[in-house]
Amino acid sequence: MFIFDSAKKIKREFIPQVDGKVSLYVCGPTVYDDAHLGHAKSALVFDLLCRVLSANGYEVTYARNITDIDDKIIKKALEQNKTIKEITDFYTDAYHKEMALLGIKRPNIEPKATESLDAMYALIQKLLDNKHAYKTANGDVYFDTSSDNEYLTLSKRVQDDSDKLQRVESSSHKKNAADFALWKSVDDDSVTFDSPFGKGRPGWHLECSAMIEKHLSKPDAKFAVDIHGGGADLLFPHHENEAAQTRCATNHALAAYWMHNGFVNIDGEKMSKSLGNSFFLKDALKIYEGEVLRFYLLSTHYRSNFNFNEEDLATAKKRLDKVYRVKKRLFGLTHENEKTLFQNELLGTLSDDLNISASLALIDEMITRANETLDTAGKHKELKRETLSNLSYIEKLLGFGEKNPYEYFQFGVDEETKTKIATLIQMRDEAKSAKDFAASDAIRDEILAYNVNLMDTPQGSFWEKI
RNA sequence: GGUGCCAUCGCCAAGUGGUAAGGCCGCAGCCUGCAAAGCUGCUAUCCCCAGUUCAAAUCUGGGUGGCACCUCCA
Repeated sequence: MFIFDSAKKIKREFIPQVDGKVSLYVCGPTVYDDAHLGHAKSALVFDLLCRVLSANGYEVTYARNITDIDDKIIKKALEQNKTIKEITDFYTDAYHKEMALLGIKRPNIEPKATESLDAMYALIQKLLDNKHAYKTANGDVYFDTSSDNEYLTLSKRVQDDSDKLQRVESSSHKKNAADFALWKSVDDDSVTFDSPFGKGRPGWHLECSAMIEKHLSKPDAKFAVDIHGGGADLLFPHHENEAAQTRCATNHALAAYWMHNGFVNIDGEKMSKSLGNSFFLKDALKIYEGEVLRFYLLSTHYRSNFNFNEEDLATAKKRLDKVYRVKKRLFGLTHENEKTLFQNELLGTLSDDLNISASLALIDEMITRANETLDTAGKHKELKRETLSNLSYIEKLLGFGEKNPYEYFQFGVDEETKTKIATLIQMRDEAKSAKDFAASDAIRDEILAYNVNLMDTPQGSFWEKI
């Protein structure tokens, strides 16, 4: 397996520290608002990575955190006159439900910041003990970036001493502008935690390092985790700071491989909280099947920026439709899973830094060959078995094609409409039997008015929602 | 201003030195009562200029045009 390591900026062979086992940590959401398409993209990318690692025989331990301590959460709780826990529970639950609709498997471990405070305190204490952190007069604890000679080696940045930064930070007690908070002293009626360093709240960067130490890290390993992932925006400062903390507090580096997924733009514009054009997943899921969104968001390589628009989504659906049409042609047949050349090739392209385009091309070609044979030699039992095996391999590895094909094609159609269409199809069948094509075509127009496609087959007439 | 990424057919999108995958759209045909679906065939020399090389979309330099990060963000 090959992975593009965004720290070294090259694609290199993936070799885990322990034979056959992989530890993966991904930065998860701060639960103060609904998940948007960017959260979905990130979760999808690492879901795919886990599936591909598993298919390669690795036993994967995957941790993704839930940040439930944050100023934005506190602000929202105050605005809505709710407790912190009410806010974080609500959005954590929503996140889980929406990700499940996209076919994303839950990580093995989902640590919460509120449950990881001890690990954070321990990390701060180590950094204070070995002089990589310092306390300020007002009780804050800062990481001393000047004490880490490898600082900025991850993001390959040059130290920014611009006037702008100096002005912004001039009010704090930091030694250097680049220093970041490990502990923020807060002594008022808002949410605080009693730490060995006084009342306050932890710095955001700290929790990931602490959770990794607590849940994934082996004391003697050279790297705390094999793979650390997240959105491209997290490379700096978040991951840079995480890496610095871990490097200075422990005897190992944070990650052997770093993976960063590209951004999701909406109709060519950056989606961001400050611009207020976030496309919430819950809204997208009202209009599109979760599986279609999964297919669409995964259809472009994970490192590329992704430009979301409805036309491309419709095109992606057509491509997924083809998977389900061939599944429909073979519906009801049983098979035993068998290894095929196609499956080897598919695993091969996905194992090359998750080359999804090459993988989808293989799938399209496999489907075309299957349809071709089914058209010309309908009783080809061996091909049917092989195709069914391939489809179930695709389900396992890529997470789409799992539904009943008839249900897939009728997403979002209510029962009343389904009954009406069924009645009309029956009427049309009768007209067709009587060779009254004028009448049957008139009925077809009625059916098509429900925004569906009608297709006659030897097994009868079927319809699909467009 | 600093740093980095990208530019491939109308659209989406692979391909990082050996002579352009795949999907959508379009056109023609097979199939069909007619359709739909499916199948077959057709459609690019890779932003521009210069260079390296037997050979470049792929490497180097310059240019043009997008974008991102440097502040919370997946």
